[in-house]
Amino acid sequence: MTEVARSLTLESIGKLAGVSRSTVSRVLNDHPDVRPEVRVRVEAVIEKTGYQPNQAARALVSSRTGLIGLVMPTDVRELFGDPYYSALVHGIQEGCLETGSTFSIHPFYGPRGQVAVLPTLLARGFLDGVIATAGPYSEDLITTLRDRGTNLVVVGHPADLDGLRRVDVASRAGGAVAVGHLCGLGKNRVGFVGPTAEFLFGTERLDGYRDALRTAGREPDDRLVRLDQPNADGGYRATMAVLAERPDALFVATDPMAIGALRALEERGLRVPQDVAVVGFDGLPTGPRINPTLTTVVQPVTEVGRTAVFMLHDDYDGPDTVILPTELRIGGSCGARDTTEHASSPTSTP
Amino acid sequence: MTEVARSLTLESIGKLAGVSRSTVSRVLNDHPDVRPEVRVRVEAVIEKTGYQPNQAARALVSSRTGLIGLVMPTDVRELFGDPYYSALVHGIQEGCLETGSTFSIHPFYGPRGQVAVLPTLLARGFLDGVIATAGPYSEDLITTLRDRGTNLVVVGHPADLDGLRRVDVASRAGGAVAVGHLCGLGKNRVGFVGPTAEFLFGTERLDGYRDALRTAGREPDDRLVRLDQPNADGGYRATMAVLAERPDALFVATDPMAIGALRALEERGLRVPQDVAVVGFDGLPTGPRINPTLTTVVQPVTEVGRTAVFMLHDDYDGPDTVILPTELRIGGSCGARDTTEHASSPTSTP
DNA sequence: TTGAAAGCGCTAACAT
DNA sequence: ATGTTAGCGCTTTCAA
Repeated sequence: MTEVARSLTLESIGKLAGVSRSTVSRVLNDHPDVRPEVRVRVEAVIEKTGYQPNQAARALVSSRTGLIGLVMPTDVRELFGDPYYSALVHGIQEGCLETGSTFSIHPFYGPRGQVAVLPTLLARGFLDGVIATAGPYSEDLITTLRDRGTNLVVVGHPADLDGLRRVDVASRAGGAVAVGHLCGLGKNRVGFVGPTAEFLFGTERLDGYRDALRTAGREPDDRLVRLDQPNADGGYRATMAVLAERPDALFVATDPMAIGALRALEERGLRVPQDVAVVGFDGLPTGPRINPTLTTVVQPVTEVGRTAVFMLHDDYDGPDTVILPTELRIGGSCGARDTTEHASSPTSTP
Repeated sequence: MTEVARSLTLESIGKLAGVSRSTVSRVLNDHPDVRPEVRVRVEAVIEKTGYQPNQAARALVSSRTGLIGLVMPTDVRELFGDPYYSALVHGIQEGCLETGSTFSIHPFYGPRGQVAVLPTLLARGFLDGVIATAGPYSEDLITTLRDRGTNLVVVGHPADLDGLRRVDVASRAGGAVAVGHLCGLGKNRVGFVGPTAEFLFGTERLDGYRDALRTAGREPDDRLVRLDQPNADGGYRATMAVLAERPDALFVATDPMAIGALRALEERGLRVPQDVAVVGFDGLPTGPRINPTLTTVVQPVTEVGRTAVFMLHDDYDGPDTVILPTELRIGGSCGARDTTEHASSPTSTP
């Protein structure tokens, strides 16, 4: 059908259709002021020739490329293995689909990585905007971009850097709901297991933990708080440590850590939820199914991604800071359910 | 230091430096014909103002954007979970770093997804080239792109679609090496466990299996061949089925399937490698460490990604088809080692 | 060594 | 409703 559109331009299409380049441009951009029969004729030529407008020329005159840059403070391999980024990028892709944009990925690793990505992100007429995710060394990058006037949305950065649009989830409120839930189940000694302070998202969850205790009329006790790496091993270690304080429940600030916590409890012969109830935080895939299923605070990561794309758009006129709500998902690990889950081995289906 | 480069142009920089826009352009593009003192002066102004050339304008006149599109026949979530894509994109990122390009990702899902990505990929003046990975429904897309004159490199597509540049790994040769290795260890009944025929990469590995048997002077016997889904469950099922034929070794065409195979053998009380030796194929991360470690054919996926980027470049003048070699990595599952691996529990480090 | 001028392909204001 | 014209910011002859 269509031939190769080697070097077709508006002008040549116009010539073929017997109109000027402006008319072709109008057809392309759905301007109302085109006679229907002319429109049909022009569209026929476009179809037949397989003409595609030149995006560089469009971008030059309209200052818009339809490209959104994603800056991620991680190595690609890490990026692709991480369920958080997976969900986030999935949401960004959905947002792009809805707004007709595309996205480029700019992973950078460590302080030196910034130097490599910065020129591209700063270049005029290349990106319509940048979505920056918080992480190691990303704060410098973020402020640099902001100071250079980049159209920017920051994701997952708890602090209010001023003059910056950002999306995040209500971590503190989510933490409070989790712990409030445990208190409501009659737990008296709720421990906190979470990431060390350099992982910014952990601090808010800890604040929520304290909020809920105070709301329940109990004074937070830091002996029941243990911080470690935000992975299963860290959760295991922190849990082992906090068990000395004899908690009857744990709020574990990330699901991977919660996996480690469950392992620790099992090794110590403590039953979940009867001896120690557990609530996690994330709601993202954590690999193999576990038993009991984890009660956790689900954060709408995909929605965060979508929202970030919308906030980048010119015609966005919502608030500069968007905080999306979390939701408590009840599993078997908190004891709110009557029945205990039956283990089903999902892998052995011969 | 630098101020916001709101609407600086070559012209305005030239004015500030007391030269014409052409001279500024020459400085920017490292043209030799600029007096050193002038160059210094211009560079000072650029530095001070934080001027960034407009990429859209550059792209318009040079027909080059520095953007490479990655078309992947998968949903984002799947894409991000898959170690193959992780390694591939990692390589592409390295290639981009070396050539000064950036990449955009265009995931498409199912036959309808093509419609969504095609206009972007076909648009003139947007992408310098496209890297297309083989997968479900990608063949149509690939031929369409080729027919429309897109600068294209195909990855992981075994068939020779003509007029197409492609990179792939030597799967057939790799399969032959794996099976040759097993034969060399004195195995007489080597079975094949692999993906069903719609997974194109499996067929070549099966061909390699047959090649090696013939080289060893044995006639391939299809009763020793079992195909299933290319994941652990599929490997488990296919292995259970093939055990009826009493193999003394298995070549399992993907590592995830090999994980399933090991599980099946364990359940049947067969020792690896003493009763049944196992060789896999992939060499990519497969999650939790297994015991014995898997002997496998390692494919250089990252290198495939890098190569694809280079092949897209204008000044590439190598062959249209690049086949990268695989390498047999000896682990404990084939019996070539004297010592058996000791199990070390990498997760319990309290 | 430098500047002036043309033009990449498009959009949009203006004229008709 | 349609054509003409003027740029968008850059690279690249061509003159000087």
